[in-house]
Amino acid sequence: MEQPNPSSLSSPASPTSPLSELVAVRRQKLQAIRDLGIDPFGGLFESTGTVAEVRDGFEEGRCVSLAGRITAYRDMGKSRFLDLSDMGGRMQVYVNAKEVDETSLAVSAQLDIGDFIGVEGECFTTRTGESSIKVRSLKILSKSLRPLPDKWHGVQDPETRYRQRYLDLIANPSSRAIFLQRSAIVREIRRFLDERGFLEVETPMMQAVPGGAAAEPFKTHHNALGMDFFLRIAPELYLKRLLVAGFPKVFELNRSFRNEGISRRHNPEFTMLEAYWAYADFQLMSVLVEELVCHLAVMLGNKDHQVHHRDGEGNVTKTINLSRPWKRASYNELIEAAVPGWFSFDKAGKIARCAELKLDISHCPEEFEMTQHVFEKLVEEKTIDPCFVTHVPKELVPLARLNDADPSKVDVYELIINGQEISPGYSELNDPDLQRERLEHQAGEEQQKIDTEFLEALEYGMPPAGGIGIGIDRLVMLLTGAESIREVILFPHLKQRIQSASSNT
RNA sequence: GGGUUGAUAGCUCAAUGGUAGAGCAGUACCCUUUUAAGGUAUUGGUUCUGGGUUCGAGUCCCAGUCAACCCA
Repeated sequence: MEQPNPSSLSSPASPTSPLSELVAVRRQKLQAIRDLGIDPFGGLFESTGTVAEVRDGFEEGRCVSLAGRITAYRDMGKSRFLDLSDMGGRMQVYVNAKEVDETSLAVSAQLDIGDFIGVEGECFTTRTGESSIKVRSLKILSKSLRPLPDKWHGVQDPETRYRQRYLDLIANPSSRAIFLQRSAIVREIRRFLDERGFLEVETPMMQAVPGGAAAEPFKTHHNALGMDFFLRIAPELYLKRLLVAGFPKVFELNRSFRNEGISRRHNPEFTMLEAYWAYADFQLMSVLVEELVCHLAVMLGNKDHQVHHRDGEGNVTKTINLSRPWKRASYNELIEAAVPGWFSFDKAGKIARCAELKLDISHCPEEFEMTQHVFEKLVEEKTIDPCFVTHVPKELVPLARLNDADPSKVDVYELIINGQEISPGYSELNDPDLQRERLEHQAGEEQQKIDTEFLEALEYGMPPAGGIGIGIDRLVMLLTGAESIREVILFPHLKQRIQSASSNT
């Protein structure tokens, strides 16, 4: 490890800045602890359990040990109350001058909010009825050298919350809750799929030809091979190779990367679930997704399948009803319902109707693009409860299997919830010649963008299959009520700030 | 890429163009069951950066940086 330069730890730009004074005071306490012959950055501490576990096993007089971070400090002279916190909660500990050993008492005089400590003592209930630990001995495990955010207001500034997520997680319980829920969701998806016989696999994130979606990739370079690679925009073409290999049910739940805009709903790296099921079709996949999402909602405590989104004050702003069965409707039918007579208009009529509806279609030269714009604005954005959109025009989804009865449509669904696309599902195309034709058409001039090794694999024979993709970030937004993707990604991408010489500012 | 809004103490926020304030945190003292502990006193500011207008700018104007939101 690189040794920190001591001069960079104070603030050379402004050695007398208020922050550096606060840091200096903490460093004095650090030294005072060292002067007691104690290492303020301790090692192993064996605790009875987490805060929640100690709380669960609370029994008057029981001896326990507990480690955590000090999040509040109430000094009453000869006795002190500390709040010890971890991810799962808060436990009050009581330090009485008469009841702790001398060293612990001396250390306890040098503590600050933010320090990690370990205590040993017995469970007792205070006069006000709070389960607490009466400390016999106390050990400092890590001295915090910088002041923590306001204990009551937490961190409000979104920039600080994203750049220094650790502060957000320390200070804001609502943020902690989102990431604990995200973790639970991901864990439960894996369990759910495992239970149904799906095999989790890992396929390349660095690909010579980025396929499986239409998106701008990130480029990188492998020195030893002397060749460029792309970060994957989707795992699809490798998962399909595994269908060729004979795995009947596979999934991958991991990161993909798209070199496109950043917004409330887009992060350049995002987490996606893709699952493929041999001999199934898009209808079967839609049932699987429906079961999965409902299962997750119930797991998170939405027993009535109602997911409530709330504002800052906790008032319900939106309720999403996930009760099954979910609505299924064809693309054309939904558009007809939104704009009656839409498909009876010719091109000029459609342009006129869009003008009346105040829809800007200047970027839509083709009729199907106008229709798609109407769909996005008047159907998708207004669909809150789940809806599987089926019988999508083939122009919009060039890689899917054509519908047997109506070859102008493809056998896919687009699942819309809360005004955004959550998951597409396909009956996968397994005709290698047709697939090649479609990819060549899609690539146009840029034939090098075609993954020919994938096409070769298809020629060995891929079973018919159903496939799905689910944007995990958006799914977490949906289930936790987060309004921005940055609220559900621990370290969202922001523009780099110019590094100042001082690490204290 | 375009538009709107914002950046003030470690944190959360105030401040008609006229002496930059409060709460929390910090520091000192009091207090042996407090819990957003309490009481008394107190430290702390390059008002994001750079220009400009003005007798005087946190405040008005211009440019830039970063962020949030909306649009493309």
